Amino acid sequence: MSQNRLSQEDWIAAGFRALAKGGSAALRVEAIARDLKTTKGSFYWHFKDLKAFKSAMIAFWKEQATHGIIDELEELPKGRNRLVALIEKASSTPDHYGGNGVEPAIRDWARIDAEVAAALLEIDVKRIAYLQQELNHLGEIEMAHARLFYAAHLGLEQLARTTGQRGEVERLLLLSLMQKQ
Amino acid sequence: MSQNRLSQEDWIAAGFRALAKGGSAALRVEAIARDLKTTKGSFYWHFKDLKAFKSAMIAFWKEQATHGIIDELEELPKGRNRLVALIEKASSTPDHYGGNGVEPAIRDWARIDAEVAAALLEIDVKRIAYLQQELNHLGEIEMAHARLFYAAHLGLEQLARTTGQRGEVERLLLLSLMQKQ
DNA sequence: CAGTGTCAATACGCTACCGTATGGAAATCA
DNA sequence: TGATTTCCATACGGTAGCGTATTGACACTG
Repeated sequence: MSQNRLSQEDWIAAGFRALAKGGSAALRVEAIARDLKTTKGSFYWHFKDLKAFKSAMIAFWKEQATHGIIDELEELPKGRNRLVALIEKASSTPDHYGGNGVEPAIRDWARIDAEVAAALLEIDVKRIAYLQQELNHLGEIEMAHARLFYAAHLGLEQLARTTGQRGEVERLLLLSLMQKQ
Repeated sequence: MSQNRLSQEDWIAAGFRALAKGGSAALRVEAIARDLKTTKGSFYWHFKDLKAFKSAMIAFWKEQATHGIIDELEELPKGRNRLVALIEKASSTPDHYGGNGVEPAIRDWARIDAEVAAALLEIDVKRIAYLQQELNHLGEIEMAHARLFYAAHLGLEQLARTTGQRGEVERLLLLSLMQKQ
């Protein structure tokens, strides 16, 4: 990432850092170039234009957000622990790819950009399906449980940003509520 | 709103429409002026500069988001129905003030702008306190229940934007889970 | 060492925006 | 009606960004 010659992935990582910090409006060629201590001459060598760069970012994230998270969980035994582990994983992104601020920023971005919206939908559906399958194993069969669980996770992430509460208590509370029944 | 002479509120309403559609980056003087079919001459008559305009928007929203919603509910009898009504109200904003896209857009905006973040924190805390009081009346006393309920609401709003599901089933499911216990 | 391919710096024209300054229209008041 | 206040249009200088074109640095190859 900090050699003399840059790769596409160096630019993409810098893109996510910018996105996490300043939202989709911060995805500007020259601003990111300054962050990388280079010029846009490099950018336009690696990418056709800003649009292509954004598409590359989305593709990268889609890969990261599915294979990156779910695959790791498959190694754990099915059951409650796997759900707890999912909670951890789903809200952590490597810092040099923008850290935990990336996902919310992508959700914001999706409101504005149709391509991002499509990618996000794909990911959400995948994750909910996965959750549903896990909860099913716990004895729940309603699809609504999976969506509720996922929604609560998303909402707690948001609240964490304003109120500063991480929301662990609430996540476990929900899990227990869903099992009691 | 569409007379010949514009008021501060006309500009603010147009600001929210722009915010809902294009995020905080869409809060540009000349762009909004075009939407209002006028010029920035008018804008700089009503507001000192863009910063003052944004502050006015935030102040307006803070008023709207507390007195506007909670006060109306006070007219209903305490209990479950009031919570269900809250669910309805909390996610609806007049269209000509940007519609239901406004709140998510403000949450996005808060990630970037400290003044917005402070306002949002204030609102979130107020709402959660209100919820806690209502749930308490239903027999629940844990603060975590209120936060969980609110977080689920926020998350379902987000999911509604990607998957298109309104999330009514999930909201009622959560409510019933919290009562069963 | 000459030649080629890879990557980056610089300069350019273009567009969009901010905030100011100034003149003018339209309403209001004397 | 004449004067004043309220509100908007227009022109301007300054800044920042996009994408292109051109040149230059550096490595690798033969």
